[in-house]
Amino acid sequence: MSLTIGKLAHAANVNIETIRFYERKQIIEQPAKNGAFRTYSEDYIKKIVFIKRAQELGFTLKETKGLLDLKIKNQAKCSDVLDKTEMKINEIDKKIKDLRNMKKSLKKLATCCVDKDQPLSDCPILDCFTL
Amino acid sequence: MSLTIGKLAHAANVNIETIRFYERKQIIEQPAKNGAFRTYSEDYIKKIVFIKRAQELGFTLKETKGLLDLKIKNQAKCSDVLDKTEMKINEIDKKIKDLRNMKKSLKKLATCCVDKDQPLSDCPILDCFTL
DNA sequence: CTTGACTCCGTACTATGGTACGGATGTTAT
DNA sequence: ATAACATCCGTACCATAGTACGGAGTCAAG
Repeated sequence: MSLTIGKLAHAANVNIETIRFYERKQIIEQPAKNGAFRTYSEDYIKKIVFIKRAQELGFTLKETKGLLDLKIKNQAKCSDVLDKTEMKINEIDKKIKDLRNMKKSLKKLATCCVDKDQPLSDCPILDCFTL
Repeated sequence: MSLTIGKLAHAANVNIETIRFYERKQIIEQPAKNGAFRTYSEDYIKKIVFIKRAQELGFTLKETKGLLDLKIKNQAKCSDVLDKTEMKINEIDKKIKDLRNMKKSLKKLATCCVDKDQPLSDCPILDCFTL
């Protein structure tokens, strides 16, 4: 079963133009055409959803393309995959660590507020990240 | 002790134009001028560093401005700070959760690679996020 | 008192990640 | 067969977050 660009956009919850944009940028491959119209397999839904999800998590389109290419390039060696995934895992760990620090800082900021109705005089928010 | 824009940029490790940009966008206040030139107190170093740090952690300039304003608006109530920080903490928690899922998926992907020299046939990277 | 470094300002340009437009076709239901 | 809708393509536009440019003005040291 195949999809038009409109159905795909709807299924993946993105704008039609976004799909065209991804094709222009070669993030996804040009699909076959049925006459003048693009026809997508259902796999494309997964791809688009994957892209949006990866973006939410702080990956750029370029990086996301790199992740997708792991699958696409079947000639890739397993070691290539291991290298790329390990790099990404390290990036993710760093992001998690940074976010945890920020959370700690924000919590510390919140502790300045002993009395909810007290006017805020000098909660040291600017010092949060200078620890 | 006060700084010119050049010294500030150097101290905060950003481009001079970035500082001018932040002023245009009202992320930081226009400093007093000594004659024709901007003169910054050392506090501005902290502010710029804060902005860059917040950005690294996924806050937009607009959001960062919001955080800075908590400090600036001394008329704010503590409950305002608590609300804003709590919202941010929730966002951070969600991001951390998502990143952990992504990490798990990448690890799972890596386990496809049993033999490093084996050609990769169908490591199911696209399924990573459809769990 | 001039030279060189720094700063001023407005404007233009860059990259990323899209969104919108609009005239021309193509497809489908009545 | 004709209206209504979908898709085609190129191009223009948007926001975010800066960076670059260039002529004019300023300041400080020799």
